[in-house]
Amino acid sequence: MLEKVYDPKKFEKEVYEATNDEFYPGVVKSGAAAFSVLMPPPNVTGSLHVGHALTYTIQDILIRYHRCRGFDTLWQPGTDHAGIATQLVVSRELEASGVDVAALEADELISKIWGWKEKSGEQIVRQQMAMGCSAPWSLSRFTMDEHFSKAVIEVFVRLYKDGLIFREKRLVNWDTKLRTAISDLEIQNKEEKGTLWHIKYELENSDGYITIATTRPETMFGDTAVAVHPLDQRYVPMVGKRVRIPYTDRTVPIICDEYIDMEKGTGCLKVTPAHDVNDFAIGKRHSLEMITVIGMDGHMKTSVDVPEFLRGLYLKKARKILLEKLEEDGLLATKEEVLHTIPYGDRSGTVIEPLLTDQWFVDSKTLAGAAINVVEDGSVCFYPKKWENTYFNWMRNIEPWCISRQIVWGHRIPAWYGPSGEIFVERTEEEAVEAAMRHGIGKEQLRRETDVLDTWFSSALWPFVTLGWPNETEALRRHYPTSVLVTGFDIIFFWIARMLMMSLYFMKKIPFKDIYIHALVRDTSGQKMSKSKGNIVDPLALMEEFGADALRFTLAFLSVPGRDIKLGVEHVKISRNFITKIWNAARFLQTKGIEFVDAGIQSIGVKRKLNHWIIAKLNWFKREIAQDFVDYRFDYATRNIQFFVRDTFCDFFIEAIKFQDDDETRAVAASVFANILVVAHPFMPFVTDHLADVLGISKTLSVGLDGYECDIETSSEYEQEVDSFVELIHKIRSERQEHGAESAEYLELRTKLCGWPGELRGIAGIVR
RNA sequence: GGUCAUAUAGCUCAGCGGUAGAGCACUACGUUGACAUCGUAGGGGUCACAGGUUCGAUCCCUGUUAUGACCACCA
Repeated sequence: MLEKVYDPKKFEKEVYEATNDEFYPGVVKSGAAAFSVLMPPPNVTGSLHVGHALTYTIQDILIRYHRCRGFDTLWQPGTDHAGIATQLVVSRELEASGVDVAALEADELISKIWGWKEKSGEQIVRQQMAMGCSAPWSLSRFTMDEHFSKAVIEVFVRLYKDGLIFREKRLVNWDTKLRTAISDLEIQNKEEKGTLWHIKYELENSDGYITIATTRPETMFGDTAVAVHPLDQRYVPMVGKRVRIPYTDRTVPIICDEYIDMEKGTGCLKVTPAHDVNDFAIGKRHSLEMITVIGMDGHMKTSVDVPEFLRGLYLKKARKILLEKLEEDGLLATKEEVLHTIPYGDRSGTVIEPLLTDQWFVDSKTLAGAAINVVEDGSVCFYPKKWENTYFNWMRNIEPWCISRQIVWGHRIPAWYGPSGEIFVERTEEEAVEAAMRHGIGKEQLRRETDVLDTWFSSALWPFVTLGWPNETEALRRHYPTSVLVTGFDIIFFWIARMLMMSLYFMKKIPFKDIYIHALVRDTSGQKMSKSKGNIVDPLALMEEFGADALRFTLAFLSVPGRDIKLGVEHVKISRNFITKIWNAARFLQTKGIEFVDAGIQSIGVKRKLNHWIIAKLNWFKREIAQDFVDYRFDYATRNIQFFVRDTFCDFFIEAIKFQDDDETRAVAASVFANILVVAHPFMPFVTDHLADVLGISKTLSVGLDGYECDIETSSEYEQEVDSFVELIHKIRSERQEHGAESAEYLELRTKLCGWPGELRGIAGIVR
């Protein structure tokens, strides 16, 4: 017997344990079509947050839906080593416990991180299980496990030998706190108020001066020119002359360049090629010298280029002292307040310095071509489609991808350097030694690259490496390309674009057919959730209070394309109430003594109007749901489930059959309810499995249900008749409420009702 | 600066070229053989604003405003 109260805590765990061996590929009949989804690997640092809850809910709904319908499903799970993020988290933990991380050898730190990973890696999986994620966990991959690491090296070496990876001295985004380069995507630009200082540079061999404007005076010692616009009448006469950089003996030429905006600042730009992206470009055009005056640590360098009074100072301090001195010496013409954007590192939160360093790059431009084509020609589709714009926009203006990181946690770049800068990129050290020997370089002269790869370099390989590449595996044959990728728009560039590029290059086939982009989850007032704001909605707490099914149903319900999700406790409560409704409907069927026998209704035959009607409605409902899945409209699907269960099944059918007792109606009630459980199962797996089990319908709904088919032909005449009866009932109820049971209108309607068959007239509360 | 969204009931959101929809909240009634974590009925909207297309616009087009996101960037 079902318990009176729906209490998910009492059965969720048990249900999961009873079903989890059905989550593996190959549990279906042979010959089934494959349906596969890549689980975006959560960071090993991770604990489940509500964004995860959303993405995994949607993926699990898709997987369960297809598994129920007989597809051979694979939901490929795994975790990501998340280079910088993880190293940062572990370093902080170590420091908190008194370890001097800076003093650790790289190897020691790496082994500490591994230890930490082993410890915390399982936590997120346990939480995913609690949510009901039906993934084959023993097939889980980690981006740094042995197989994955080999594949990463294979990819790196091939791309290098194909000329698509190169090493170059370029201006990169340097994080002075983490002391590593980062990619353009790892930068957060923030608009801030700043000051534009006008500084006088004296002309050489003349009394005059030229005034430049800058927000970064401390970089002036790296200036190697002053540039003006070629048509700027104010300055053209000065072009070719030289000016002296204050506090140095250095003079630099005044040059002209079309890039200069005559309206901005003073119209004169100090050109600092080593510390500014645009200046770097100007420098290249004019073959200017590049002088680095800022060190990797975010302090002024101690080199001769920097005046003695500033050497080694922290940038902000150097700026302050320099400005004081300029003012004192009358070189500060004026200053104005401006709004400008400052780049910050997304992990460290520190100001990013463009610095000239040797780094490894992927030639994204070349790889992007194919990845643009497959979206253009519709081989790969975004849902909602508008994200294709975003994708094209970025892909068509793509810049080389800086993939080297000066940290320890990650895939070490398989490169070895000879004594004069020779580079050997090979799969193993032995091969590198051999290659070096051919150039007359001995093993002892070789030095291995210490940089590691950007985390996203390995994530980009997720679609094919998880399935066994570079080996030719059954998994690859069966499940590549995958069916759909589900993820948030925030990683379209980081991950989706790069998976497409890498997959197309190495597999020559798309990695996934559809890309479903879901919304961001915000708090009830529409604010982005963050720890510092304290507005985090904890999915674990919600599951604890209302059950995993309620949370899943809510997230699906709120997944309206193109709109962010505002999640509040209230919503989850409503879903829990709806699940209770299903629970109670089951209890009614049970108290009514309805038996669930998988005889189906075909053998009994359906004659009654009401039964034709409910079956017609059920089949309509199932078709709607099928379409909702084609369209990835989980919001529609949940609305349809609510509508059918509440308005059609409970409020009308159940009410009607309270006064009806015959084998046909009982069999129909059983079959329709069994169908409801199957349709609702992807959205609320725990309660549906539990109900199916207790009612004796099935031990588990994971792989679908036989014996309760309702695909019989129904009479549309009967359906319409009952529809009009439903309408009549509403009129009667309304009339009675509005004008009382004595009104002429009411009595007339009531008389009409008498013409209807008994099981319909019997609806409680209307007709005695 | 560029691009893309969004704007509908008090709240959260669906929707549609032709009478405006749901849930929550609200009001009234109700414990009749599952369900008060409920049922029945009801009130409540110039569909952001201004133009245009149309027989007809909340819907399509243009513009404006507000909000949000992303990309680029200014010395």
